[in-house]
This record gives sequence, C-alpha cells and structure tokens, in this order.
Amino acid sequence: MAEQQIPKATVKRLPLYYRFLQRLYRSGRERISSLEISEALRIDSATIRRDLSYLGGLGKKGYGYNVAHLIQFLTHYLGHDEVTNVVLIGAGNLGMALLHHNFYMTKHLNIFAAFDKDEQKIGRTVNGIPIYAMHDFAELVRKAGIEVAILTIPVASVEPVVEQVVESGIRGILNFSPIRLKVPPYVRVHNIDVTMELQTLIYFLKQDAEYQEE
Amino acid sequence: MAEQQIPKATVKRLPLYYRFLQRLYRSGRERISSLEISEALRIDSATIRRDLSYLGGLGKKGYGYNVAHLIQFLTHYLGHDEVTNVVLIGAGNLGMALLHHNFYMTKHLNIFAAFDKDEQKIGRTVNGIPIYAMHDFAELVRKAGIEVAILTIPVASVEPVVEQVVESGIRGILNFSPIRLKVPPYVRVHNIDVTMELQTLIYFLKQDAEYQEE
DNA sequence: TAGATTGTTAATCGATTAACAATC
DNA sequence: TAGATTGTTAATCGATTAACAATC
Repeated sequence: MAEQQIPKATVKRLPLYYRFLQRLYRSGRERISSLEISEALRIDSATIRRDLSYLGGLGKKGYGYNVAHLIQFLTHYLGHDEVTNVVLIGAGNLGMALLHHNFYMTKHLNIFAAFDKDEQKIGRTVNGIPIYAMHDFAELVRKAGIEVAILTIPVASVEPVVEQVVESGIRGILNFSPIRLKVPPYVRVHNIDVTMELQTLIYFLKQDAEYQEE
Repeated sequence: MAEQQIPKATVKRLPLYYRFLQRLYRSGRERISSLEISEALRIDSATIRRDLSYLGGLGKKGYGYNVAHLIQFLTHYLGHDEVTNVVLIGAGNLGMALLHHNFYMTKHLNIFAAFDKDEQKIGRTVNGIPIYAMHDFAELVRKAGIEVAILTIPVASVEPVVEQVVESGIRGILNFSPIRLKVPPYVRVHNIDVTMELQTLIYFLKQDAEYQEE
C-alpha cells in the first residue's frame, strides 16, 4: 500500500462511473470522453478526469477513455470481480424489502443470511435467503467469513443487537436506525436515515421558495 | 430573505441536533454545552457552535444552550411545527415498508397517499394510507397541495412516471431508484441508493484492511 | 469574583473548477 | 498535420478546526 488514499469524494463517485460505463458498454459504445460523462452525470469534466487520474493513466489524450478497458479496471479496483456476502438483521418491512431485492442488479453483492427474533420467521427462507435466530449469529458470521451487516431493526432493540454484532467480529454496519450506534473505532458504520433525508429535502425546497419570493 | 443561506453542511446537521436535543429534553435536561453535544454526536464542538451561531445568538457565554429554548427555535426553524404531507409512488416491498413506517417517530411528516399501477392494490389502504392509480396523481397533488414525492418504483417504470410527477407540479423527489432522474432544474432530487452505500462501505473496509497489513 | 463557555477570527484542510501544455 | 482530449498546475471555494477575547 504505497500510493493509496484516494479522496473520499472520489471514492463515492466511482460506483456512479462504473454503473454509467456498464450501460454504455451494453449499448455498444467503444470510447467516451470526460466531457460526455460530465454531461450524462452532471459532474464537472475536470472532476472526472481528476478522479480517474487517481487510478492511473486510464485515458489517452485526444481519444478519451476506452469503455471496455475502463470497466475492466474499475471492476477489479472496486472488487466487483468477487462476491461479497453480507447478512441482514431484522426481517421486518424494510428488511423484507431488501431481502426480496437482494441487490439483484449487482451480481457481486449477496445477502447470505438474515436474522430475526420472531419465532414465526426463524427457519423460513425469503427469496432463497434463510432466516436464523440471533443466537446463531456469531457462529454463522465466523464460518462464512462475513464482514458486513445490514441493520434494519426497531430502535428499541438496537443496543443489545449492536453489542452482539460487534462481538461477532463484523467490521462494517449499514445502519437504517435513526440513532448513533455505539461501536468501537475499528467498526465502520454507514447510516441511511430516510427521515433525515426527507427533512433535508423539504428544508431546501422551502429555501428555494423563499428565494423565489424575494 | 436577507441574512439567509446557511451552509449545506450545517443544514444537514440541524436535524441531528434537533433529535439529540429532544432526547435530552425528555430526560429532563435544562442546559447543555457545545462540548457535551460534541461528545455525544462526535462532531467538533467548534463546528457545533458555528452551526448554531448561524441561526442567531442562541447560546449564553459561560452557560451554554438552554435545551427547551433551542428546541423551540429549531422546531420553528425546521418547520416541525406544521405537518408536511408527501406522497409515495410504488407500493412494492420498499414502498410498503415506508407506508407501514410512515415516519411515526416524526409527527410533522406524513404520507398522504400512495400510488401504484397494480389493480390489486388500487383502492385499498395500507396503514390508513389510500392507494390510488397514477391516473389520479396530478389532481390529488394539486388538491392537497403536495410538493414532495417519494419514488419507490422499479427502474423500468421510472421514466414515464417521473414525467408525470414533474408535470403535476411536484418540486421535490426522494428517489430510491438507482438511476439519475430527468427533471427540470427547479425540481430537487435527493437520491438514496442502498446498493451504492453498501459498495462504498465495503470499499472503505477493504482500504482499512490494507492499511492494517502494511 | 472566578470559572465556564460562547461566538468569531484566523489557519487549515479537502474538494472543485478553470485553464492549458502535453500529446495522441 | 490538425483537432481532440487528457492529466495536472494553479486558483477558488466551502467546510472544519484551533485558539482566544468577550462575557455571562
């Protein structure tokens, strides 16, 4: 790990580029310029060139980027050439929605197992994914080498569950609960908070409206 | 609108402060310092003081912030003192999850109606929320004065639906589809892309691991 | 008064964008 | 060769943080 450390902002955009390029590739496109990507994705072309240049000399002056070549590079770079198994905790409404979906657009992501405390659900499968009791969590995670858990449980149950998750050796949590998880520093948490996103959107709309008026 | 324009980064944190303060208030707390908020929320205390100072002189030197007073201010500032009605389009798994939830923790947000194309679902209600056909969309939106739509439909149906949504006069869209919506500049779109969030989380984990090794 | 804590100035950091020499 | 387009330098912007005078 010598050169390493690509800016966070860039990392967040890479999957966007990846997705766009795949669409492009399917449409039979051979080459693309940063300006064209820029127009499609509404990201400044200089930003795109800079982002891609962090990864190495992927473009050719006067030509642009070769679509197939760029996809190949990103696939490997983002680790999309191997399947990452994750687990889901909490098979309620939202959990079920994710189980049914199971990232079907994205072959390299897979929900390996789900967990719930409802006796009715334990032992069944949803979309081919088995539902277990939390009792079996640590063992399954260890055996299957799982590193990431998706958390879709009610706020009330979060604390004890997170403790169990952390103890099991999980290193990343995608958290849908609207509370800050108590985890040691080596565990990464990504929060998806629909309520907050909606509030923020509404706030900006109000601001727009006020700006109009004045 | 004179002073206006609070930084985006600040706006995103305000709901976080709000939520924390409410919890504090319920626990009977009367005052709080930026340092204490900082520790609870893991945000630099200077950032918190700066954020709050944008809103006006809400604190007292040597004392900190009065919890009740701060909540009162934020409630009004964020518009939490009146209900914002939104609509949801696409009553599939994810849509159903949101309908069942309906922001029950947040009294000022309400899903007013849902829309779907499935004849089986049209006419029924979920968690008290009626499901209509898209045919009725524009009229309902206009009559109820709705400004925000939550989009939880499959990628394939996005394009025509978005057209309809835009025509209806909706000004904000909370979009769960993993594609860029084609909307005029006066319509705000917030994207929530679970797949991308998960990919980014996994990428950072890999980076952490490599950093460990070296 | 002595101690605590804000609000803000100045420094720093990270990200975006303009502009253009290099070069395919 | 002429035209196109990268990769990068320099400028700019927005956000964070350190530090401290003001003051409750």
